[in-house]
Amino acid sequence: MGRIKTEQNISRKEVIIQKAATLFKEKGFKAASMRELADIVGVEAASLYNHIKSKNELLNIICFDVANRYIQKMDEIENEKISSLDKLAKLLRYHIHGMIYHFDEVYVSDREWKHLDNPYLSNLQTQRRNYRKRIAAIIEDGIKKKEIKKIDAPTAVLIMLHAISGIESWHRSKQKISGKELEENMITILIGGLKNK
Amino acid sequence: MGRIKTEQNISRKEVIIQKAATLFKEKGFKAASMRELADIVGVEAASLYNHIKSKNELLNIICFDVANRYIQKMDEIENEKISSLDKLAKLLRYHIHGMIYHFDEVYVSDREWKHLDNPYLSNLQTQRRNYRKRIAAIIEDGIKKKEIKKIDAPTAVLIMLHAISGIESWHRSKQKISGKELEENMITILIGGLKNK
DNA sequence: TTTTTTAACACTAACGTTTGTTAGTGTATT
DNA sequence: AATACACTAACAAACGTTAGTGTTAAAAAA
Repeated sequence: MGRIKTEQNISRKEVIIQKAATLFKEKGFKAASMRELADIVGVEAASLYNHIKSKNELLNIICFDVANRYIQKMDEIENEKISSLDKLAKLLRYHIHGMIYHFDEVYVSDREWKHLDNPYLSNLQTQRRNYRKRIAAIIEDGIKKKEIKKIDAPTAVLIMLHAISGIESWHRSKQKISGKELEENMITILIGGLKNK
Repeated sequence: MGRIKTEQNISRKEVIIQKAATLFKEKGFKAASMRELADIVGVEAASLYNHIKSKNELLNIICFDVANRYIQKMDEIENEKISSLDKLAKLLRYHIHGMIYHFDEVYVSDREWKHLDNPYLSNLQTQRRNYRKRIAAIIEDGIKKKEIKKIDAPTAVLIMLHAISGIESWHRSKQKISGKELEENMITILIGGLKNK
């Protein structure tokens, strides 16, 4: 077989990672084999190890790439001078975009992080916990300012984040509404469910 | 080792199934091994096969037990003479109860069905698709009667079901609010997000 | 430009584990 | 006496990964 084909500015390693994300999404991390991944990449299994250290490294990279993107966005949004409800809506839209346009990595990061090995596992768990707390803080701020209903903030976070991960079934569905419509419907229901009066 | 301990009205097979559900939930179906399950049950791996046909049979049973319970409840609710929004709320509460009190099986059924083998795989997929359609029908009825906002019904279904599966993180969280509180908060946000005006 | 050197990368073969599962045998319970 | 059930031993297949060798593209030297 020939070499792994690369386009400009995208390394062979990145090709592997991206195909791994797709495979892990479809089969699950444990059920996906390196030989299968190699097939998809167009190379023998052993050759993958010229580019990566292990199967688990692939999962590490996928998970932390995603996590870091969300943390960065959170940093941005927290400092904006807009209402809590607007911050929430902005965050929500960012998550929805992620689920629509970077589906494979986001899905894997969400569902397969259990199979990370330490110290990556506990690192990611901590990151995720902190991230959820920052969202909860925005919500609590909104409740204090009476923009948002009096509800349990952690519960609201849990609903938000998991509702978004439901876009998974949108991807699988036959008659899809457009991404834009999906986004607006989700905002309507979720922000509508939080808004005071 | 001795025999598998059973209590009244619960067969050895059912003991295995229930411990399998817990194990599959914690490790994922593929990552969980029969030797591990045997350890938990308190028996050698080979002995499990006096009670079950295969590892996959365990998954089949878990998934279809759950699916059938929900379908049965749907049959009940559809025929009640109450508003669409009330039907939805009732269904929601049933799902929330399931996630709180039968967590292991429900979680496994939700996340590990990918690893079913045919014909069970396609059977379950069809069942799930139909189930979602029946929920969507209730929502569309509610929209027609102006009880519910004008939104895309399948999207609302997707949000509802996935929001509920978020109870998973409630289980994992340190400072849990009570199950009752969780239920009421979820109803507030989700039904609130759907209600017209 | 042409040639030589080097580094990147793909190959085959095999390793040690772990996997689900079966066969066959013995031992308790009915 | 018969049935239910647990045991030991072993199987074939699949797994992630390594070692060692060849090959091709890129960098350096001519």
